[in-house]
Amino acid sequence: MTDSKLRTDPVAPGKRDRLIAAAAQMVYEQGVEATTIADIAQAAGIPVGNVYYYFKAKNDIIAAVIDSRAGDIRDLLAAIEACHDRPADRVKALLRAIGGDGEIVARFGCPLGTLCQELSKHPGGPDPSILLRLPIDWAERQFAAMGRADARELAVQVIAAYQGTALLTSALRDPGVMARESARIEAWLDSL
Amino acid sequence: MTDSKLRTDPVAPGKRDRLIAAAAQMVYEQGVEATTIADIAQAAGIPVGNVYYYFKAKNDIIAAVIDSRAGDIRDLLAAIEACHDRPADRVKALLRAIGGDGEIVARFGCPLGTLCQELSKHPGGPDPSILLRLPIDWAERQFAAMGRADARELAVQVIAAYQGTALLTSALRDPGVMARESARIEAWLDSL
DNA sequence: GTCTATAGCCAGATAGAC
DNA sequence: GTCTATCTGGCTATAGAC
Repeated sequence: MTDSKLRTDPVAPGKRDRLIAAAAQMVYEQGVEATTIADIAQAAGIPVGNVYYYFKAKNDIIAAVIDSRAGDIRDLLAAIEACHDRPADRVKALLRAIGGDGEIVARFGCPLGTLCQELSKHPGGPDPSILLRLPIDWAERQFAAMGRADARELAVQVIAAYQGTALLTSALRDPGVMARESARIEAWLDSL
Repeated sequence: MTDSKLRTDPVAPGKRDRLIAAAAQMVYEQGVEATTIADIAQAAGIPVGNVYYYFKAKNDIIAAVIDSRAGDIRDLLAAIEACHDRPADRVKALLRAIGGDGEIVARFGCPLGTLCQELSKHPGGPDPSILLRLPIDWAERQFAAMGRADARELAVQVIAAYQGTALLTSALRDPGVMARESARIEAWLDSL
């Protein structure tokens, strides 16, 4: 998507971004299918018809949401690398950042995992897999930096453990699941 | 739901069951929201309007699908207990039964996990959490039979690992993820 | 019980005034 | 660029003939 700093047209500052932010939140809370253009427009404080000035179709909004979340992930990973030196600490920081609030996860699941899962049932639509590839690839690099030959498998394992935990947490509506599993995964990371 | 063996009205043999089976398959492949009554009726070979003779509303069909899948799970767990004596073998058999075909999981995810996740974003609708509670509770009993004091946590851990793996497998469209993680989880079960 | 026809609603998307 | 009004289509659900 167009970087807002490099966008050529100077007008409508922030309106497009407000639409994307509103869409991201509604999609997270309700899912893609259940979220209507009217929902998004209302949440962004913009008339319904005007949405189509910024996006040709609903799928284009979803694609913009994916790009926006991918940018957030990249920023997060960069910030973690700047704050932590030890690879194990970095992976722990990632898990805390995305699974930190168990109450929220219990209500809506993981923002990345739930989006990927819903969209994966609709081939032909926008591809959200980057949202999981980014953290997996990054975790792989951290494990490689620890000298692990099985870095890829460890990366898949830790992200899968988190995604599965988030799914159980929301399905069972029990933040305690996330709390207990997070503690276990962190202990496991320290033991590597 | 009414047990078909005990149902009082003798007519329409199998039609209701065919609707439920068709709905279960369509919901698995497309998700709940994207599946229409017309889809289900067509797949079952029944006229659209007639669906409402068997189910008052769409949510009632979804509830019947959940009940049907819960019955399947109970049957599966009972069959596993009859075939295997060692608790570790039983848990391994469960994982193989629900995650056996990586190609299918890569396309549609886990039938239980994806349904739970989608419905968990819509409180007020039918509650699918039984579909995850059944295998978790059963796995807990297996680990308890192995003498593990942390049986509950192990049960959550193993189901979460499977669910997370299924999610990554479908999001990345890579059956290899399921194959490799299954092997790792089975080895871990053997090491307990 | 079974099926056809259709009502009623609401979504995504468009036209065009300002 | 912004917004109002509206079109079109598809979905859930119902009415009522057979």
